[in-house]
Amino acid sequence: MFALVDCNCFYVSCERVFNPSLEGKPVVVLSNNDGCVVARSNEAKAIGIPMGVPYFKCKSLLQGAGGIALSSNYELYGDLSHRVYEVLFDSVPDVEVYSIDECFLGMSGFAHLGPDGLMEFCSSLRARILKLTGIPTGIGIAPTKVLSKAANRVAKKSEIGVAALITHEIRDRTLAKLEVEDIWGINKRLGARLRSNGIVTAAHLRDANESLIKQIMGIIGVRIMHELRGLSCLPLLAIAPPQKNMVCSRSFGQPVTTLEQMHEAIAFHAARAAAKLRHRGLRASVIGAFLTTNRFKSIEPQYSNSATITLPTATNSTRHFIQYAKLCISAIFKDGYNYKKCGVSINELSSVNTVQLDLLSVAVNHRDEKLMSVIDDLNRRYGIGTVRFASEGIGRPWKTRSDMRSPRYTSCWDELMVVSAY
DNA sequence: TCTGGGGTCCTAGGACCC
DNA sequence: TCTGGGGTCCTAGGACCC
Repeated sequence: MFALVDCNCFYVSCERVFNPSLEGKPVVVLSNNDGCVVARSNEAKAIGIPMGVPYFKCKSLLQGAGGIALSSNYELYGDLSHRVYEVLFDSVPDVEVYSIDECFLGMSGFAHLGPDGLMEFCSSLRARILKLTGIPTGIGIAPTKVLSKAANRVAKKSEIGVAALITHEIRDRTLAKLEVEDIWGINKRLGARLRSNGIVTAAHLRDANESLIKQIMGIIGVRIMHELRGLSCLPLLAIAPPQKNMVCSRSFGQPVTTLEQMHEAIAFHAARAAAKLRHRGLRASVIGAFLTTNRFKSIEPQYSNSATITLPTATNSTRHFIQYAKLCISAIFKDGYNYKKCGVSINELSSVNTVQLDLLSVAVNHRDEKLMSVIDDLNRRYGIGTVRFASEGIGRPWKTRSDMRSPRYTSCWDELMVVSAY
């Protein structure tokens, strides 16, 4: 038995925790560079703002309704997310962190409670999360992950915020009403293909012919089908599998045209990637860089490319990352284009505890390791970017836009909330 | 004017081996 | 004229998720 805990319009809820004046209003949170809508309050959904829409396309609609747009504040969201996780870790033994705003809970140990008891348990869990973090959630309970996702949709629409798809009657009734695109793992494109084969609802998919589904969707579709039947195929991953790849990239606030600025930007991403790897206790032995023009400006000449280098030894040193990322980007940079974005990709990740040296490789540079840990300490204590490499640039005209960001209330000393008492 | 970032898994096809 | 069979590994691209 699984329970899926999903935070309601998470980024908006985080903003509301510290700014209650946002309650009851249409609020959206924008992606990096203030580009697209990535979270919407219910009020924003109600006035017809779609998920993922470019902000400039819905700005007047939102403002006309007295709504508010905010730049994303990932430091704040990340911190509140961890607070929600903590409540869950504290409440149930098996938790899989699925995303910044979702966790699967293993409920097998609670099966003796029965459907009503499970509902009651999850109701109080929900109340506890709200009380301790300020974040509202919905919880769906079911015998498989795919069904618990469906249960969560029901929960979000219900008054009590909890729903269970345990008994066959309720499951049948719910799946008959659930559109095929609303199943976890099936988006519009796949949905259209299923529809053209007469599969319109979740119940249709559950009862479909297995070889037909295999043909349309491959093995993934077959798994979803079994999960809809109540046969669990996707286990709870309480221990996160090791990360395999990492990407650090950003769109530019304004187009980049020179190699010099491209070098700065790529050094910035390389430094971020190295710091993230160190924080996660990882090293990488393949590093790559990519760049691309703005694909939405079809009148401009388009170009995108990438290059990778295999390193002699796995590393997480910022110095090495910057050096190799610049080599990669130099190899693919071409004059005469307006670049929109660049980034660094890191592959072949391994734990710092299991690095193997081959006969020809240079021994691990301990001085470099010490330098990195000093830099990390300073940046942790005084804020990200306090100490950085000169090659990351000073003026940074290419920097991502973030004009409407709220303060980092919980993670930055200078931005703590000020409370006055009289 | 203005269109995100970070992941995973699966599959088909090519390279290569015996 | 006639041109095997079976296996692994790697990679790029597609597809999906939040």
